[in-house]
Amino acid sequence: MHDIKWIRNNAAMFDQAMERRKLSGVADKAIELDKARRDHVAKLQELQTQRNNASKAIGKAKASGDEAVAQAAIAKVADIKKAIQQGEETERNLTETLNNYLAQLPNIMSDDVPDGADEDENIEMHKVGEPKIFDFEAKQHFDLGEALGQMDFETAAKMSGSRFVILSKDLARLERALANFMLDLHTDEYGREEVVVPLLVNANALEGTGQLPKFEEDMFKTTDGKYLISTSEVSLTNLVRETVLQENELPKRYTSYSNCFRSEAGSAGRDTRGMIRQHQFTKVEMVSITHPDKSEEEQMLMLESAELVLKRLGLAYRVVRLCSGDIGFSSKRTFDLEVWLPGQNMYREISSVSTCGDFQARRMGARFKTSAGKTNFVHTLNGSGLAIGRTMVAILENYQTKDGDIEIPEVLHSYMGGKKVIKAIK
RNA sequence: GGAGAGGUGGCCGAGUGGUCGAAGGCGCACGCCUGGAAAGCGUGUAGGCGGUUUUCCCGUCUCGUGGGUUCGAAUCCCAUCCUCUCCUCCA
Repeated sequence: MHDIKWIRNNAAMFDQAMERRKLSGVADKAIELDKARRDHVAKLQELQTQRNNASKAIGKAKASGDEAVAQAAIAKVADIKKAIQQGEETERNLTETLNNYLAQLPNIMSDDVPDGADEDENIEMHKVGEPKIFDFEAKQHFDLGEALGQMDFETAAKMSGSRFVILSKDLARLERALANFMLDLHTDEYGREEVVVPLLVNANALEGTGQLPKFEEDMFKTTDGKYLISTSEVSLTNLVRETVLQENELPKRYTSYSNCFRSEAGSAGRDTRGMIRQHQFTKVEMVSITHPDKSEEEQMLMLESAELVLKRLGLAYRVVRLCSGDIGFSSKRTFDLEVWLPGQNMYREISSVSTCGDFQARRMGARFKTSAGKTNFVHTLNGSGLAIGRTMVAILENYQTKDGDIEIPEVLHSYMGGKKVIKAIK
């Protein structure tokens, strides 16, 4: 949520920023709504002043037993009452209109976000590792998983429909191994606090992080008005909702392993096969709450952690800087990690590391108190570290053998009970 | 799910229609006292919005949240959220 005061004072700059998001005339519109509201509030307050003064006089008159004076005064202010009631309702409407307008405006992007229409214009920062070359034709993960008899889309479809999967045996354990491996890395080596979060949240929480009001169709909603989280970024970031932290409590670094639920409303037909795009998946998420001066370096630290997961797993990947056309609603700047998938013969997104500046903090009322005693909004960051399903896809495709075995990356051996390879069925 | 109780400032807690944004206490800040500290004494101590263009002042709103009644609401009414107790159910 943007600060209307700031928009008022920096209209041109704000418009420029929104232009990059393909929105025009935003500042004028916001200022117009704000002006209408403020003009109205000024009038309303004038009426309230009259009423308050009159009421005080009535109180005094009654206290001194001067009933006649009191009655006269009451008669005099009676008609102000109606005007105030109407005025209050109008104020509510004007405020709501302004807030609704502001709530659907995306964050201002950082200057270093490149212009671009879509993901094709993202900028590659660096590559790590070489895409694996096989002396046989690399299979896609779903062929490998189904051949192992440990990845079952058909049975899942019977009970849940499309975009669900059932993992069993070694692949089920691999899910757990990956989660543990990632959580251990983030907690033990980076000091992030592990959290188990609610998967069902109310609309306020989602408005705080920016999934609402614009992207309701992406969410699953329960009959009692709650929503399944699309990422535990929502729950983790909302940990500091409506709080005032002490400056020395910053940064707060959280990590969580959770299920995520997405309706994938806009992606019918995309990635219909396999585990790449599911209605339900798991993810280890990182969220940081920082001092405004520290969010830049925090994003680099978060990126480093996510990269380290891929490095330890021996997976080739590249880091891209998202362009203006691909960056998310709440983000100021996003780096995506794309892992190499031999079966698909391309890089696919496996993590996204974003800084939101104070955008989410404003929406949530997440603040901190400076040593000088001032309260100020914190900065929030989030990043996947990593999406488990897609990591499994990457392992299957990168560690497949000609016979259809899956070698298990060394760092996972201990998490897999010493198992080093998942053998194909002969 | 049923019955009841309750949500007041950083914290505790008083306040059932009239100068209540709110007694008192704790905490905190400053000052006095002290060799220094504690104790004691004194003073001060919420936030949002708008105006003023400011280290001052004015208005307004805020006693879980949202409505309503009233000239006037922390106080009355309705709705809603949350917390606690008992019962029921349950992993």
